[in-house]
Amino acid sequence: MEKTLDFVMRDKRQVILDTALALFRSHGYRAIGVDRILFESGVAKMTLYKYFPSKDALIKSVLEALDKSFRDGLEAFVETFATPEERFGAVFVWHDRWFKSDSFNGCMFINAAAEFPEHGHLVRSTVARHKRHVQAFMASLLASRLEDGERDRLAAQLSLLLDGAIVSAQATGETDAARLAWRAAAILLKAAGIGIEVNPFPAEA
Amino acid sequence: MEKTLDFVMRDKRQVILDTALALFRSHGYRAIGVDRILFESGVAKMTLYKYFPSKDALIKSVLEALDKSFRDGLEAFVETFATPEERFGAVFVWHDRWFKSDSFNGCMFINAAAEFPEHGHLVRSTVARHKRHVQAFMASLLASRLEDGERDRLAAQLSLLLDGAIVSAQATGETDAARLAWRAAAILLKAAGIGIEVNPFPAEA
DNA sequence: TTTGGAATAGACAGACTTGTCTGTATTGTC
DNA sequence: GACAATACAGACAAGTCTGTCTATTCCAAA
Repeated sequence: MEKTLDFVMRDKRQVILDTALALFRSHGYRAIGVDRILFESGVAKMTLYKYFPSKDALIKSVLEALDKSFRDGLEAFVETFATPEERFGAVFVWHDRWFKSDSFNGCMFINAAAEFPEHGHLVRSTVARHKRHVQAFMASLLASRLEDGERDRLAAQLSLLLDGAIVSAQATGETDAARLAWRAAAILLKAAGIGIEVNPFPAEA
Repeated sequence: MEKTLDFVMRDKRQVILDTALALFRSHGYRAIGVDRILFESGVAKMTLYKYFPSKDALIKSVLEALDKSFRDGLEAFVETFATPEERFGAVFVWHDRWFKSDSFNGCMFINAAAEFPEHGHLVRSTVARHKRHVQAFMASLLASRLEDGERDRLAAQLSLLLDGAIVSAQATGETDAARLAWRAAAILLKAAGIGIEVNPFPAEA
């Protein structure tokens, strides 16, 4: 009977991470106390503090796990498209679906930067690393089509559009932010010599 | 002796607002308690609760005042430039200086949206209104140069770039985010038929 | 069946939170 | 000088927070 009930057997550590992420997403980091996380996850306090030395460390671990699943999800979706042209659009379509999902509440990394402004705070390095990762992924989609400097600049600009779209969707509830960002992205790509004919948003006028 | 000592005489309400803004900016909204605001501003608790019925209401008032001063500052700076071409660039230069100022800690409205995710929270309407105001200002710079629909879309896209730059500067400390956004903005403007020859960032390569 | 590790519940410390309350002091105006 | 408005200090309630502690229970392997 080693693994009969996967749900029960699932690592306590993982249960804590999942529960904490859901609560932090719905209410913010500071608004949620560890007691609430414990209650929702059905775990004892000492268990939490065994795996995570402090609440800040828990938040950092939550963000590290999220960074991985976010990128895995995005990259897996993008790789279902064959051509480079489709893949650019896929990034924005993926964001569009994210914005329209029920649990969407902005970017947890941007939110963390907002809640923990202190420069040396534990979570800040994780936040910065995530943004670098996403930008590097954008650059990888442009790989070998542009000279290095221009490629990195364009990747950074596309990331600017994505982050702006996230913020717009979060702050004003503008659910079409991803589509708007895509239109701008297509113009930037074309100006860099990468013309896109396909429209990744089928219902668009 | 009506107005001899303007500093002392200054409206208690205004002192509270100024102090609260500075503290919220440095540490976040939830991280700062009213006691800290009272201590720093040298005001009694009952005075604060006389002017503001709750901490949430205080935060909302802080944001309303900031919305006004933010837009007044931006618009005043932009209006020191004569030509429409220069004015577009001025928006991004203004943001560049903001990002490089010591007290920069991201956009207080985005931060508020991050800290108060509840849809119906008091501050959310103020946050959304601010973003609409800025976007409307961008649209006003495009006025009569484009057909209405295209103008609003371009204004929204330029706002996306600005918000993305704010987030980038905040989350990763990328101090050149405004310049990067401007380069992208110039391409979008050109594609819309508004060519810009002048370079608002003089030191740029 | 015994043993050891892991998780449990729950109390606890000490500090902090928002908001209310009382009573006193200062202030400008009549 | 008397009056009303304003702000003051500081106690207080009732609840929250993080993190530590003890003592008990479960479970699986030897």
